[in-house]
Amino acid sequence: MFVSSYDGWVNPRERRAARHQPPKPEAEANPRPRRRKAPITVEQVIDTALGVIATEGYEALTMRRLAGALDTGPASLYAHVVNKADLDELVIGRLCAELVLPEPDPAAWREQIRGVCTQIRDQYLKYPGISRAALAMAPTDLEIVRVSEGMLAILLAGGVAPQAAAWAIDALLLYVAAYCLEVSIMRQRSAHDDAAWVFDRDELLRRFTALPAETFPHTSRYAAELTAGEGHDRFDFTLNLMIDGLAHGQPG
Amino acid sequence: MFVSSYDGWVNPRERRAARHQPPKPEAEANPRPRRRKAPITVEQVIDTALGVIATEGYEALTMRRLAGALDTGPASLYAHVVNKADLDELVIGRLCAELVLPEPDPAAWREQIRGVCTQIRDQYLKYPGISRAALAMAPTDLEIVRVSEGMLAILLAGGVAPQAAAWAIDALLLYVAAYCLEVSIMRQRSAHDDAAWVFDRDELLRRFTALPAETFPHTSRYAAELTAGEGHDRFDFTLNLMIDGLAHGQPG
DNA sequence: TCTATATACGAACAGTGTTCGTGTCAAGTT
DNA sequence: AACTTGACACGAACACTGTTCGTATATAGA
Repeated sequence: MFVSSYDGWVNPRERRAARHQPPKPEAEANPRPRRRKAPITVEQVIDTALGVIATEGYEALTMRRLAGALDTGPASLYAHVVNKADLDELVIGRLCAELVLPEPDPAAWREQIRGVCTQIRDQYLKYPGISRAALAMAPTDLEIVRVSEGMLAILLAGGVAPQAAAWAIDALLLYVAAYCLEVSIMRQRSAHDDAAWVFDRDELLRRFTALPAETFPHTSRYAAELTAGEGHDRFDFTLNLMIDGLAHGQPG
Repeated sequence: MFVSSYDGWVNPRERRAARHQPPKPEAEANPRPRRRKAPITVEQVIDTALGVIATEGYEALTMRRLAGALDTGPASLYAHVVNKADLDELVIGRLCAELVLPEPDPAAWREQIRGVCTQIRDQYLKYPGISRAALAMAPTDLEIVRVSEGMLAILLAGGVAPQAAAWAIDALLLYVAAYCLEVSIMRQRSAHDDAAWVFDRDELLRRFTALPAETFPHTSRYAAELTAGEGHDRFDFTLNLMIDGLAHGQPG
């Protein structure tokens, strides 16, 4: 059986399957670096994809635009990537690979888990809209498992029960992705959308206070609270809510 | 100024703007029911859109398919709807309108808020994938404000501080939408996707236990916990986590 | 040198949201 | 009763999207 000379697999389907398998113990990588003058690499594809997302947002990451950024046509990408979904998977994997996971410290598990979530948030927001892709991701990509493993280690070290820890990781990752998706949508709208679809906080506050007090008493009364939250106050609040809930459930 | 004869606005843009304004006190509806034999109504559009989503999923809700279900062309829809985003807004509004909000009972606020979230979850899952649209929604649609008002009333009656209540509502709605999106994606994949992208729990468990214990010790050790959760156990867990956190923060 | 083969890529297909222009038909006015 | 009016319906088209097919190319091994 013939084996390609830059990485160990012939077509991108096999490459994708390999990414989800446990890593082979005998890892002999890149036997000979390149074959032609400028062959497009998967790494190159991921890099430019992340560049497109960082500058134009995830919605702008189309196969054609990505191919254009690589000075080629869209068909060329399919030699390196199975799918658009596969490309998303690769991009999220790269993003997860850049997260640094701390050595678990039982005394500081709250700060540590908060720190990991904050890292994920900042990474998601650095690439606006990418959390949409993260929400649709299968949890078997090795880099994602690595993050999950790191979070699990922190919570277990903190004395959280295994079942609670496992479910809490799921809840945290889900919330962080949803929060970042909302923030990205808001920012994108306020950036390049024409009026009537953009609502900044002042506009929202004005609308809530203008609601009829008979049918919406609490909304108009507490409009300030509903629209409050500088920066990531809402994010911090929710994380503390969940982490405190975890700590309270355990005698740790 | 001329006024159309079936509802009070000329074009769908004005209709959309009116939906986000506080309701006019003098509401005189449908002066004369219909003008032509079978004119398409906005209500009709929303109904068939929900039908399409319920049977084929949100991804199948395209303007052309919706137009086809109404026996017309896609251009005809734009007389009733500004946008695809506007259609999504209308659909979510209808969905929210069907939620029943309980009279706040200070003694039972936990069960009440849990009940509302469960209703939203079931409504989202009844229309698979629609939570994707809900995540991108502006919070000024009157039906959404109505739900938010109802949840706020429950939490305030339960003695939760206004700021905590406001942020908790946001967190809960965000989590419910994200959870339902994930569940919908999973179900859709296991329904009509070919292999290699579908992961049921057994497959997941097998993969997690097969991971090398040196690099993924906790994941392989607690694979059962990571993949556990019959029905909506994960959902219930997270809701309890947040609600308990709210209750603990307040001396109620 | 010659063949084998993985890669590159132009062209095309089916699908999407959206707009333009035109035709149609009921209501209000003369 | 004839006429204007203006909202609606709708065919056709545009600019996109992801994806595939077939072919050309240039290198690795014989």
